[in-house]
Order: sequence, then structure tokens, then C-alpha cells
Amino acid sequence: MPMVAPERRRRVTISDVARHAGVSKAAVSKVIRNDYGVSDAMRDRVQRSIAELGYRPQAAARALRGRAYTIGVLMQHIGIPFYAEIVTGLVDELAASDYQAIMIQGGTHDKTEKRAIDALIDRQVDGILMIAPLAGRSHLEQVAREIPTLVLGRHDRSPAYDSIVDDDRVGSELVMEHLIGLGHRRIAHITFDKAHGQAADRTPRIRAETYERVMREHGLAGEIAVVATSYTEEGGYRGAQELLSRTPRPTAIFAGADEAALGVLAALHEVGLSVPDDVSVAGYDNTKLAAHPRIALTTVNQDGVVMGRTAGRLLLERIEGRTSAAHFSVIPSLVVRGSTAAPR
Amino acid sequence: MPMVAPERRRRVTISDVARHAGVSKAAVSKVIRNDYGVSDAMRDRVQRSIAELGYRPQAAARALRGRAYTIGVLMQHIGIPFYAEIVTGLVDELAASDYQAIMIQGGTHDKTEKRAIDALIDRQVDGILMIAPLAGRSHLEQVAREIPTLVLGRHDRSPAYDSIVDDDRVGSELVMEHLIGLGHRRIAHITFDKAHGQAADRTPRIRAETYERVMREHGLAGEIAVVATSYTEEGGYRGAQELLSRTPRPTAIFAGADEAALGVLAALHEVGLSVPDDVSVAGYDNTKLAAHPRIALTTVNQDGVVMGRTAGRLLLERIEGRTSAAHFSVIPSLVVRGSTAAPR
DNA sequence: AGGAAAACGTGTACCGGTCTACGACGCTCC
DNA sequence: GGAGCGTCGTAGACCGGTACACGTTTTCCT
Repeated sequence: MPMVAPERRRRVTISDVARHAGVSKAAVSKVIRNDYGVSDAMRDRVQRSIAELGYRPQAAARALRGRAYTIGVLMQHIGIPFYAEIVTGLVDELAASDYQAIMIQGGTHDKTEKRAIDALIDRQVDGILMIAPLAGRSHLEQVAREIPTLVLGRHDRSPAYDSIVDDDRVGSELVMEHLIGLGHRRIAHITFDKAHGQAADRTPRIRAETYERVMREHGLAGEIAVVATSYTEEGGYRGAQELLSRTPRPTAIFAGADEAALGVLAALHEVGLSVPDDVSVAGYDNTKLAAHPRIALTTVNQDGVVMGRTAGRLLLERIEGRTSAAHFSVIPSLVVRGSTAAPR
Repeated sequence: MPMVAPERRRRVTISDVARHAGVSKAAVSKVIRNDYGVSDAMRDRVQRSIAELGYRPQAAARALRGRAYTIGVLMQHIGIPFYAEIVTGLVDELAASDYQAIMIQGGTHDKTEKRAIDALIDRQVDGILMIAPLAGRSHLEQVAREIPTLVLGRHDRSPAYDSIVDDDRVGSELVMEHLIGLGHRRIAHITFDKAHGQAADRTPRIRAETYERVMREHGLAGEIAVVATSYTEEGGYRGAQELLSRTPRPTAIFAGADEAALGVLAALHEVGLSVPDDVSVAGYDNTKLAAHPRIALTTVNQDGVVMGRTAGRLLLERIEGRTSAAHFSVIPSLVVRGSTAAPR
């Protein structure tokens, strides 16, 4: 039995396959890429050799001349459950193709994000999915000129790139109609203020405007109460403190994001107010924590998996050559849980 | 003013820089890589040209001959907060270097994980950080022979790769001493059973064994009660149901993971038992949910950021040529919150 | 029947870097 | 003054793929 020493075996290359199959490198390349001009017999032979030698093409070499078969995903931070859902959808969609998704963290500053985007470009990814990027529109367009780009979660569409966005108007209406339907009138809203961090996007404004509009439509213009902090647990906490100090205090709080809603819950817990008996609370995003029985937050669900799948499909289309821009708006749904009830 | 059309500008290459600076490609390459044999004057000139042209080297071309300046991070799923912490540490450590971290999802099956690992290898990453991989030890060693590898979160060390692991013995002791110190005697444990999914690692066993050992050391051998489900919310839920059906029911439950502890809380909530008055609950991992006031779970904290930083440092060392294996064991700490108290 | 187009394979330039070998230059030291 | 040596810089091979041009054979259409 020929015992081969496993020490530092040189990687199998396309030339090895070509030699083994008795054909040219170019032929092997064609077979791999399902390119035009390959007979069945040739394909069989080459594929047998590939399998036998355990050959896998080297991405760097491919990238240099053709494609890298890689989709880059940019996000601020990987620990965000909603982003994970999107990635799940994307990976799912790409599974059938030869493309692989890689994720990169952009962080919370323009500068670090730019470095991350550059890193993706330098690695010649074939497409970029940017989830809620911080970069300004002109920078996004500039990137899109070089690489097929899809921006997810931002309302400023552009002909240069595709976009997918949650219909925040619909989602906010769902929350508000739900609360008003329960009989609430003193409904407050916590929104995001630019002063508390970068928000390159209109999302918070849309949610806040919809809140105000629905209030007015129900003759509750006089009850409008908006606090601007940030879409974080701490922001929600501070916002709730502020709202609870007012008299009469609101009977319901619609936080613009689940993270903030968690802060609201914490603040209520601290002062001994019960949810939903004393105050109803609703969020937006349906993060994983929201579902836990001890939290049970009424919120708005955006189907991240569907968004991710759609993103994958659109990116592959772009890579295949589509030049017109596509813009999707995903309709969210309301998830009613224990944190909302009729006011006492 | 010469107005240059921005349409499809060809990317700046090393040759462009060389021409612009009036030197050879090799000289530019040396400057970029801080290689030996470059005079100060030369460095200045080249760097000025690089800045002026906005040149950035193309990773694929570098990878083909040298390095890709990329660290690949493999994880089952990106939405896990503890993993995100690790990545934060890693990114932090790499920030000073020229290396970039990219993440890839391995999923929960051997097969998908293998595909992800192959993808990283094919992209010629210079080092791989595997967070709690599913793959068998021999497969890990095989990968490590090709690429500097660090395995995080697994107890089976190997001379072929570096490893970082939480000292689960110490962590479990902290929990148990805490509970016993409060006066608990009927303490139950929920562990992970292979039947409920792949666990290529000994972590659950170590936690369970430590639980049993500490019980015996305190003369509580007769009170030992272990339920084997899984380290998931659902597993904790089922485990708690089982434990609560016993009489007398335990006064404290040590879940082997926070996820499971959340399930325990849900189960207790359902049957109307209060925490910590009726039952104390402790977890392990200090996930983000554990900290929320409505959850307030006593748990064990592993410093993911430190682990990530260490991982980065070790990988860079390996890439620089270290051949001996390094193994780190990180000492965890107890975080006491409201879910544990003296038994009534 | 005749010509165009499609089918199939090969050879080779090329992508953008890195690495090796080597030559030119300036300096020191007998 | 020339040998010896370290420094600086260049030319050109090379990495592993893909794209393109090209030649021959087969198929299709009128």
C-alpha cells in the first residue's frame, strides 16, 4: 500500500486536472464554469478527474481574471438578531449557486465602515449587501458604480443601486391602530434623534411621522407626545423616565425600536409600574428578546429571512447583468403579545 | 480645468503607481509591505504617489503569490451575542495590523460547515478562527496543516492548532458554591445530551461533572438531579417541566447555558412559580438577555472580548511563523443577579 | 447543394501583485 | 587602487485561474 506522507501536499491546480484528464486547462475551466462549448463526453471526463483529485478552484486566481464567487455583507455589528435573519435568508438563497456570503463588520463610525467597504472591494466581491449602512448616499453610489450593490433598510433609493426596505409607514400604522383599538388615547412615542448618533436614514422619522399622523387622524392631536433619544436600551430607558414624569402619564408607549422598548420596560420595572396593567408598551423589529415570555413585547415583525432571500436573488440578477434598479418594499406584520392591553 | 468623466475608471494598479513615482513595481511592492531594502527617499516618493493616486492593493492578486491579509472567522450563526463579543475583540486586535476579519456561517450541520471551511481555504485566508466548530478533531487538524488555525470553545486541544477555552470547571464551581452558599440543597442541573444535536465538545460534560462533584463534596450526593435535554430555550423548558413534576421539587436549577435558563424561566412563569422566591435559577454564558432587568439571570461571564483579542494575537503570531501550539484557558466570573436567592 | 452559423477544443495572453536573482553603486580596509 | 561587502533598485519569472482568437467539424436553412 503506497503510504503518502501528508506533509505539506501542494494544492491541486487546474493544470493537474487537465493533465490527469488529458485535456487543456481551458477545457477544464469551461467545464467548471458551465461555459459554452463542452461536449458531454468531455464534461464527464473532466468531472471525474476533478472528483478523483479533489480539486477545488482557488478563489484568488479566479478573482484576478473573472469572478470571486463571493457576496460581501456589510453590517455594523454581527450580534444583531435581525441581521442574522437576513443573512440566513441570503445564505439560503445562495446555497444553490456557486456563491458564498462573507460578512464584515463596519462598526459604528463612518471611518471604520469605509475601511470595511474598501476591504470588500479590495477582495473583489461580486456583489455587496449593505445592511443599514452609515455612509452617505453619494458614497454608496460611488461603490455601486464599481460593484453590484444592494442597500437594505434605507429609504433613500437611487438608480445606482437596488434597495430593500421595510414599509415603516404600514408597520407604524399597525401598532397605532392596535393601541387605539384597545382604547388608548394618551399614547407616547420614543424616537431617534440625530444628536445621539449617526442616522443616515429616514426610518426613525417615518415612524415618528406616522405616529403623529395616526394620532391626528383619530382626533388625538392634543395627546401627541414624542421624546427623542435613541434606538437603544439606554435611550428607551431615558425616554421612559422623561415620559413618566409627566402628568397625566401616558397609558401606552410606542417605542420606535425593540431595543428602546426594552429600556422602557426596565424603567417601568424600576418604578414599580406593571405592564400592561399600568402602561402598555409596543416596539418595532420583533427582536428575539421580544418573544420571551418574561418580556412578551408587542411589536412589528419584518420578515428578515424573506428580505435576505430577496437580496440574494436581486444581487445575482445584477451580477448576471441587469442594469435597471430594483426597489422592494416589504410589508411588515403586527405581533401582539402580553405587553399591550386595554387601559384601566 | 480638465473634467475627467468618472465612467468606469479602471482601477489603479501597482504599475500605475510605479510609473507615477518613476520606480519599478518591485520597489512599490517593497514599500507597501515594509520590506527590507528601501531608502527613506524612495519610501517617501512612493508613498506620496500612492496617496495621490489613491492606490489600494488588490487582495486577490496578493493572495495568489503572498498573503491575502485576511483572517477568516467561522461560526455556526452570526446572531449569537457571545460570538459577537469575540469578534469585537478580534477586530480590535487586528485594527492595528493590515489584516481584516471576515465572518462566515457554518450552520448547524457538518456538511454546511465543511463547505464554509472550504470556502475560507479557497479564499486563501491567512488564518482561521473557528468558534465552537462541529467538525471532528481530525478534520480540524487537517485544516490546521494547511492554514494557521485557532479553535475557540473546545476542550480537545491538539498540537496542530492553538486553542482558547473557558475554564468551565471554575465557572461551574462558582455557580454551585454560590447556590450552596445561599443555603440550597436540592439543586438540579440541566445538561446537553448528544441525542439532541451534535456536540463535538466536552463542554456540557465538564459542567455536568463539576455540578455532580461539588454536590458530592458538600454531602449532597443524594440530591443530585440531572436532566439531559439541550442547550436551547426549548431544551431548558422541557427540562424544567420534567424537574418540576418531581416531589419534592428542586429549590434551585443550574442550567448549563443561558439559553436553557431562559426556557426554565419560561416554564416557571407558566406554572405560576416565582423566581427567586420559589425557585432560584442560574445559567452560564452571560448572554445579553440575561442582563435585562425583567430577566436578571445569575450567570457566568466569559470575557468574549479578551478571548477575541487573544485569538487575534495568537493567529498573527502563527502567521509570523510560530509553530508550537498555544493553549489558553480563560477564567470566568460569576455575575449575581436577581434570579437567585436563599430558599424559603 | 452551398453557405452561414453553431459546436468544440486548443493555445496563449493576461490579470496584479510578490519573489528571486542580479547588477550598480558607494563605502571601508588593506 | 582594488577587493570585499552591504545597500538599493530593477528585470522578469511566477502564482492559478479566465478570456479571447482561432481552426476544424458538424448542423441547419433555404
